[in-house]
Amino acid sequence: MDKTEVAVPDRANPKGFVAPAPNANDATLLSISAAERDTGLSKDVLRMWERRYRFPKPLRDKHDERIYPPDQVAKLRAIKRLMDRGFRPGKIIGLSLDDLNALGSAPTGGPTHDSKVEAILLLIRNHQLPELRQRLNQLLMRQGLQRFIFETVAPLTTAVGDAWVRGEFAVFEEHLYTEQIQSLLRNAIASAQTHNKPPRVLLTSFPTEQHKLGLLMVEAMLVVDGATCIPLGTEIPAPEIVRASAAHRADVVALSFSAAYPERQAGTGLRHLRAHLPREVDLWAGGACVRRLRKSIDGVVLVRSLEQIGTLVADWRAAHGEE
Amino acid sequence: MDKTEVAVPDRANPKGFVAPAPNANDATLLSISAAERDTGLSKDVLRMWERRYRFPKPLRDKHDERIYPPDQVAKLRAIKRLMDRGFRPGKIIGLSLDDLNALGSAPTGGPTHDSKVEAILLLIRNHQLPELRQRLNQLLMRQGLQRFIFETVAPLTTAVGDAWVRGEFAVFEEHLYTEQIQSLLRNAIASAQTHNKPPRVLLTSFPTEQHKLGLLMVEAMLVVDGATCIPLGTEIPAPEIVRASAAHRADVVALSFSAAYPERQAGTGLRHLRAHLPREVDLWAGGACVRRLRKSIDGVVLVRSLEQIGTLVADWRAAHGEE
DNA sequence: GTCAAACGTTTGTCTTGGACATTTACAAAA
DNA sequence: TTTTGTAAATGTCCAAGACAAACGTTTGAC
Repeated sequence: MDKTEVAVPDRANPKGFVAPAPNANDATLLSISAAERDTGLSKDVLRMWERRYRFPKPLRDKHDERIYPPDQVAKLRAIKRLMDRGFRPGKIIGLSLDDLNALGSAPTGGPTHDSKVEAILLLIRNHQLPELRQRLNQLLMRQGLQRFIFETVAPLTTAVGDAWVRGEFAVFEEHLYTEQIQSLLRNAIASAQTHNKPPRVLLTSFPTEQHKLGLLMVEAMLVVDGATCIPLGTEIPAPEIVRASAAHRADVVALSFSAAYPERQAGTGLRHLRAHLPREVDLWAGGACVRRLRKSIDGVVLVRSLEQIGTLVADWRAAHGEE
Repeated sequence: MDKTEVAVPDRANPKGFVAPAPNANDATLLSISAAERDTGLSKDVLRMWERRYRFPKPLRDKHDERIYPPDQVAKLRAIKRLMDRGFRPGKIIGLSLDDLNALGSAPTGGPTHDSKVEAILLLIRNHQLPELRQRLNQLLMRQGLQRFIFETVAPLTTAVGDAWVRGEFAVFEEHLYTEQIQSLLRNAIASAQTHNKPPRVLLTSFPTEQHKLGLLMVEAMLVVDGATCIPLGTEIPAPEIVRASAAHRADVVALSFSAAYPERQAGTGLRHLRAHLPREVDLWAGGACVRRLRKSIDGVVLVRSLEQIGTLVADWRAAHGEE
């Protein structure tokens, strides 16, 4: 994920640092490269939108290169955010920034969170790192790894993501949260790890899917059930997944898809991977994106909730009982 | 975005899925987007080199779009790797892949690796995950966290990076290695953590710098010395770093720069960050890129080796003794 | 009423070649 | 030695056109 704040002070030049700004103008004007990084929209897209929709309308510097003022960048960011949720640019590019923000917060519904989650969000917002660590640890101990994951980590991660997307969290706040959870989960996983008990599950995600926490949550659930995990981290291309599953003699390949991942791409990717994977290797797909998929995919198990994982492992074992 | 029906399998399309490859040719032909990702050279650069140096010379698909065969991609990767070490494209673009590799290994010295490192590389290459885990753990126990890091993890990570860049390691092999080390280090860090002892060190990297392991190594070294770490993970924009250091009342901001990071950019970025950070906050910069910098930067401590960190912490404490 | 195939629209990526800003390398001057 | 200048090198940006893939909607079948 990316940026949060709007009045991004510097990074006027492509590489991300303030150009010395010879003629001492605002430090908030972004070059097209900087805008690309700040918005997540490629240069080609930025130029294309300008041509097609007449937005953005960047200023030009003395050599006729685009310069994006902060308000346009903010609007671009808001648009990108909504697009990740499924909106299409043409429909929303004409709206005002306020309208865009309203559109973004409405459907999520503010008060979905329980008080525990709210309390932790507050710790993050107030930068109380020791308290945050302690609280998370306490919850882990009290709830046990599995309940901790689906009662605390999962909703909390969603809440943090939402808050970030609404501009309520700074980039660094979201990153710090991610680091803490990662540390906690990796520790728990290491302690819970058993040895060489089937099924052997290869865990990863497709390229452009960078959501590490999702994978870690799954790994934790699996480890508790005594499965053996081969974690590859995120963003492995399909052919590499096939090679890796052969090299590690995986029984199952499990993929994670965050909410931002395009559904269609998930479907295509899964079908394709299924076709290239040996028949005897199971293929499981989970994550917010999969939860939205309507149709089932032949030969692919769609995991719609974390709780389901235990059952899946048990089923696998039942089917491969005597080996 | 994707082209599916072009016979461009393997990451041929931007999103990373194999086109079904009806006419079963190589699984390794890359589109320009894929080549960009695989080589780290921007599309513009790929096209410009083609125009200027007549290399690369990609094939064309039926719609006249560039298709890069694996050997050209390998050569591009080799060139990029040498450029990261300071070579200039014009000088080396004419050389053969073998020459490039020779050029690359010579200065580093092929046989710099000791036998321990070689043995571990072999475990990775042979996909012996349990043995790898066990061996790393054993070394950690035997050497202690600090020696483990600069005698094992650091050289091993370099070796894995080199091997990957030379095409000797697959993507998934490198990722699996990274995951294992990450798990190990995060565990060690969690165990060694003490509470609220100064200095408070904020750890992160600039945007485009994604090397997690470097940061984890530093964090481990710091934790052993009893410092308090605020790990933000990678890729935080400069203004966010400033805000975060204020929010967490950091005494020191420490940044990591991998070998691939452009020296000039590191310099500019550091100077700029220094200017925006309060005087009383120290700024430390480390990593392979920093090691190459000649000139010192005013108000920035250039950390040229991991071993140095202990001294730095001690120095800081001496200077802030009574607080 | 549900599913699926077929169509039009929308959208993003790729193409070309030119222009020029920014670096780097090297030589001359202080 | 360090600084400054200049030429060569290298990368980024621009424009407009083309078109494949994604999306949504309508139509047709069961």
